[in-house]
Amino acid sequence: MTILLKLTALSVIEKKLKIFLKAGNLPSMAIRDHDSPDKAAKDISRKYIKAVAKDSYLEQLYTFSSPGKIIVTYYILVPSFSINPSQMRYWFSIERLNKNNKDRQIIKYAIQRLRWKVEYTNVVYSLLPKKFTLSELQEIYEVILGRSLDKRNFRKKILSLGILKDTGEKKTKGPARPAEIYEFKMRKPCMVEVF
Amino acid sequence: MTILLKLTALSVIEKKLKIFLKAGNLPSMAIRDHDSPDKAAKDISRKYIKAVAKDSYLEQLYTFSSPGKIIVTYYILVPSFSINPSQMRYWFSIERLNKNNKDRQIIKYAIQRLRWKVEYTNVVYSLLPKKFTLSELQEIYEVILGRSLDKRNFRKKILSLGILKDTGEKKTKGPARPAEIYEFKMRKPCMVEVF
DNA sequence: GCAAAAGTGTTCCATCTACACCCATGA
DNA sequence: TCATGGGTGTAGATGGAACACTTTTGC
Repeated sequence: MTILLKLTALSVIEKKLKIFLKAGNLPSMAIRDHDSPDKAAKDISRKYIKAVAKDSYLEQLYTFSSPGKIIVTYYILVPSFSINPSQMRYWFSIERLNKNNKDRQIIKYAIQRLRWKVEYTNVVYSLLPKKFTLSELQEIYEVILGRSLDKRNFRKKILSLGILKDTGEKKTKGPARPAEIYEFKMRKPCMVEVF
Repeated sequence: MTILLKLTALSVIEKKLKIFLKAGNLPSMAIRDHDSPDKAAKDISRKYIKAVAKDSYLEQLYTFSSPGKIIVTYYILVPSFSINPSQMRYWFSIERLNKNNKDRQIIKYAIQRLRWKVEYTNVVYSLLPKKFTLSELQEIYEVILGRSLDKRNFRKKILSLGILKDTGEKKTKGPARPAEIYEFKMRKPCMVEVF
């Protein structure tokens, strides 16, 4: 029986949720006798994605099977700033996903899991640089959840959770009022009810 | 690489959450080349638990690994009425679980998953007979969640979800007012926000 | 001074919580 | 008639949703 590992890498790039595909396929590799799925998942991230920030969030998804084969799937969240420009062509918006892509089921499952996760944990930290503005954070949520959020309610909610720290710095981009810069108090997964 | 399947069978018996263990271990079997984990999980349920009601709820939990071995885990929810009395001695209250049980991690994970599941799906149907009273249903929730619930709030909530059907029948047990008998409209898993 | 994004409060509504008594029956 | 479990309603608190204007900057 062969054991295959498939990895769904997810990122939010230019206001789109994107996945990493090569020739339409998720990166995959056989798990060898002396390896664990966790280790294989890390290896494959390093080898294919080439953008594994220290605190990328990696999680097992589900174990599928097809005749004579077991497919253990993982997903990883990659912050867009860490993606090497030369790799950018492998990232595809999920809206353009081919209807009969073989890995479609896995990808859909990964996206669903991500939606769950951002609603009750702080894992979005792994899609952002260390420092960011509230608008940038809100954008990530909007892209993942696929709907727009009210700015005031969002800020009230996210600040009341006490998971962010105001750095005191400001980011000024273009002709507009500079934004406060925040960072996560913890860049480790923990449970928080966001929505 | 050997692929092992382990099954955590859960049931609510006499107001306790119990698991099925033989000699302190979860039932397990090797998955053979031509089998899928799903099929192996069903086989093992049939073989060991001997109480697989038609609509037992079976779900994959997680895939663990130890050197040279992959362990795919499932859990199944078994209604206590369907358990053969001769098998009852294999069911152990989770409170009595040995601190250094090898399968402890898997079991804890299964229980955690069950708690999540009952809060946002209707899967409790698989722990009850087809027909039941609201008090019986409430008891199941209390045991799983590990806290007592207010009777009035519980009834209001559960009835407002519209997932139950009043059969019009009554169950009279002992010297007390007979209780209305309900059944689930659907005995298929579906999402409902219970708590 | 104007275009652009940041920041800020209040009202309304729905839902959760806490809580105590009467009802129907069997013995 | 009494013991047992079944059934019911309300008031207060809490949290989410809707909603518009002022502020700070670059040009």
